[in-house]
Formats: sequence, C-alpha cells, structure tokens
Amino acid sequence: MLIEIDFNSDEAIYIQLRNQIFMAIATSQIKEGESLPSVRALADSIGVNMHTVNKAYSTLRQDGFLKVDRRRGAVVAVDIDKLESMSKMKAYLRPLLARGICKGLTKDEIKQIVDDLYEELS
Amino acid sequence: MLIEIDFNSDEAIYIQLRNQIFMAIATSQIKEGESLPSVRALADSIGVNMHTVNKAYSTLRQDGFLKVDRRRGAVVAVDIDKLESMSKMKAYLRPLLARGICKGLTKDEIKQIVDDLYEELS
DNA sequence: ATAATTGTTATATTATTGGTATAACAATTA
DNA sequence: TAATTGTTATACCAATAATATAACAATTAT
Repeated sequence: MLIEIDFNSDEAIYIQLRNQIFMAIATSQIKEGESLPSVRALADSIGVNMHTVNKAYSTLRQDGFLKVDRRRGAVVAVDIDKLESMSKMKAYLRPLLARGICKGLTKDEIKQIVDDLYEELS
Repeated sequence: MLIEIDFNSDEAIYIQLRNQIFMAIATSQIKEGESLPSVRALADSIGVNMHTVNKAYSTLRQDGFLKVDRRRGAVVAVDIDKLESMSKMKAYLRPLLARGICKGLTKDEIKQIVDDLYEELS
C-alpha cells in the first residue's frame, strides 16, 4: 500500500492517512477481508508515531471501515448502512456545494467532477 | 441573516459561521453588494467573541467571497475563478467520494444528493 | 516453553489551534 | 466631537495533534 504524507499540509496526519485508506479501499488496492499493516510497521514506514496511525485506525473502526482481529490485525470490513451513508454524505456535501454555487459552478459542472472522480476511484 | 451556532459541535465556530455564510450567499439571502453585520454586532447577536467572527470574515475575504470597505464593512463580492474553483471542488470532493464508494454509494445516488442540495440551495 | 509481535491503554510533554478578553489604532460616519 | 468601522497586538486558557515511553494481554513464530 502506497501512503504519501505531506508534512507541510495543514491537514492533520491522521486525517491524510484516513483519506488515503478511503481511496485505497475504494480503488480496491486493499480488498475486503485483507489486513492493513500493523500500526507499528506503518508508522515506521511513513516516519510517524505509532499513535498517529492508531488514531487513524481507531476512527476507521468507529466509522465502520475496519474490524480489528487480535490474530489478523486491522482487517478491511466495510459496514454498509446506506441510509446513514447517504445522510452523512449530504451533510458533508452541503457547505461544499454552497461554496461552489457561490463561485458560479453549475449543477452540470459539479456532476462532471463527480463523474471524473468516479472514473478515478473505481 | 439567520445564524445558528451549535456550541456542542466538534466543528469550530468560525467554520460553522463560514459555512452558513456560504449557504446564505448561495441561497441569495445575502446578495452581491450587500453588507454583512459588523464583526462586533454579529458577535454580540450570536454570543461569541469578536475575533471569532473576524476570523470567519478574514478567511472569507482571503478566499474571495467578501471585500472589505472601510465605509461599508464586509461586502459580499464573489471573485469568480472557475478553474480554481473546479480544482478546489475536486480536491475537497475526492476523499468524500472515496468514502461514499467504500460505503457502496453509486454514482447515481451521489448525483441524486447533488440534485437535492442544488434544489435546497438555489 | 520462550521470544516476538499484535492491538490497546496509560502518562507525559510539546506545539499548534480555537476561543476569549482587553486594548488600542486609523478611517469613517453620525 | 463622539461613536462606529475593520484591523492589529497581546495575553490567557482549553483542546487537539503529535511525539515519546512504557506496559498489558493475546496471539504467533521459533
């Protein structure tokens, strides 16, 4: 798994990590049932503290993307709750779309971006 | 202008403020050329410190949503840079869509949410 | 059986950020 | 002249992000 952290970003490291794991799962670079590296191994490989990785894993577990097995470590196991996912997506999207609308982006332009990203991520 | 702050939210107050101003501009509750309340007046009306409002206004100015006129205060003046807006939108959307794809949301379901939000925000 | 590795938890420290509290400044307005 | 504007500066407190050790029980490998 290829993880790239920008240490000059204003985005927290554990958030960057979480986002890249989102993308790795979406693009099937990591598949359902497979294990992620151990917190120590991943921390070592990207040069951050173990707890930073642990925090990313913990939030992913809490949000239903991983299940932790004592034997196999952090295993990809996505808990599908469509209603909740739709609701969260809408809440996250609302201020973003409002921002775009202010900047004159049309509905079709937004949908085009969605198409592009789906192409990129699937 | 109706501003509602959730003091129990984990979202920073100045971010909540900024997002609601995005939405107020998008829905034309505040129109181009109109002034926002003074930082002190708005701070008073929602019960927060002046600097919290000032921070929201400053980021909005920096991102090209307001221009500050010594006489008229913070005036809505959206600077349209479509290329940059598209680029930012794509960057913001990427981890969100990755998250949605992991949760099994289809392209059409995302587009439906975009439609709903455009209906709500325009 | 022993040693090593797993996720997890606990504590402590440092730096940064968010928010508040005063206070002052120059420019503008009433 | 007095009041209000955005802006800036300083200080303080609380929460968060990240690091550094350290230990624990459970599991795995030797």
